[in-house]
Amino acid sequence: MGVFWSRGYHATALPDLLRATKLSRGSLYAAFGDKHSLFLRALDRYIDDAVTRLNIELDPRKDPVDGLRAYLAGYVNRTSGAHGRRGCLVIATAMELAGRDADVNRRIASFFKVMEARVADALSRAKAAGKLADGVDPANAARILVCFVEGLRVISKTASSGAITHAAADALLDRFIR
Amino acid sequence: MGVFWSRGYHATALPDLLRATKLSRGSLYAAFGDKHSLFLRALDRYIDDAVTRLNIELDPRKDPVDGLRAYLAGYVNRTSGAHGRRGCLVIATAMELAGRDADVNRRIASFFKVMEARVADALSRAKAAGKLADGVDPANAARILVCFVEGLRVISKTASSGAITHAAADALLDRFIR
DNA sequence: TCCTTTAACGACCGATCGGTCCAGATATTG
DNA sequence: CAATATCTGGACCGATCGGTCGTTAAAGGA
Repeated sequence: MGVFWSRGYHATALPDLLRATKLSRGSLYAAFGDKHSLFLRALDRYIDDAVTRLNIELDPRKDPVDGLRAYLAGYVNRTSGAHGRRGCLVIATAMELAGRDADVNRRIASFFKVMEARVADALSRAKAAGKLADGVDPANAARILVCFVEGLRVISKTASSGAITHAAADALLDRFIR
Repeated sequence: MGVFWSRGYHATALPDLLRATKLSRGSLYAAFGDKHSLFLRALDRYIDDAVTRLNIELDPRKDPVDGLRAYLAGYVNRTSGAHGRRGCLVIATAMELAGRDADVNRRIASFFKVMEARVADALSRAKAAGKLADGVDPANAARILVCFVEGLRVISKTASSGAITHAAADALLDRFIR
């Protein structure tokens, strides 16, 4: 997974994968089929990790505002410094392959849908608890937050300071909560 | 430019470029050097187009709030339907190459910086005119808006409805203006 | 211990990659 | 019209791509 994450699909050659898996060509093909299947498997694992984290941060049994804070803070940390420059496998794959690969498109569309749904759910619970500012619609706000964090990952591929980003994330959430 | 835009750098092979430029291999290399140089030229043109548009929409002589509205609306339109699925050359390049190509990194970092500066400037002018909501910091809000629009381009690579996106963009700006 | 079965390995395959270069067409000039 | 300069096209190059397959080593059973 790490190799695809760091280099992207097309830029990852078989030798890279062999080095990473410590397998020989034959063994790798026996175990995973072809490069595309192996990539799909890596993508699935990356997405699983992400939704697991999402489910923890935005757990319905926890306070939704705290959850959203943790969600944003997690993204800010993950996009700072070297981690940030590594980028995000989902976004890189979306831009590189989603337009021409139905398997990939399906996975990524579903991931974004899940994330938006989780965030919207947390916002709805916050609204029910009277913690949202007046006139905030959970569905709209969810899309805004998801776009914001994904945009974060993009612009932090090329440096940019982490401090102001953290402030921006705080400022954004503060616009929504009471 | 269009070929790189649609397919990305690695996925674009020489034959694709020959078809697009209606040049032969020899002529193309005589005119542009190598594939990398040609790509840089295409990227520069794409970025020039974008900052030109930015300078029009956020022209200091025009009303800053109207400008920001136009800026957001432009991105929403450009990310809807088929246009959206084509994606954004800057983002795709950032994810694919920025980490390993200094020339590319420089260009993209500078583009994001320019965009954020233009947006921040418009927000500052809006603030000076008393049109910003209380407690809104132009620098933070600018980063939020830039991340939002770039995130938009990412998630709209995999469909997603344009209507709710438009509503989200409106809702976001409404959180900042008075 | 010897035979059978399974799994790992890397040499090898055709295709295609980005890049070079020379032959021939075209335009220009005397 | 002829000679020269310019440019175009595509055959060709080594390298590397993703993928296959025969060989060899290892493991299990009688």
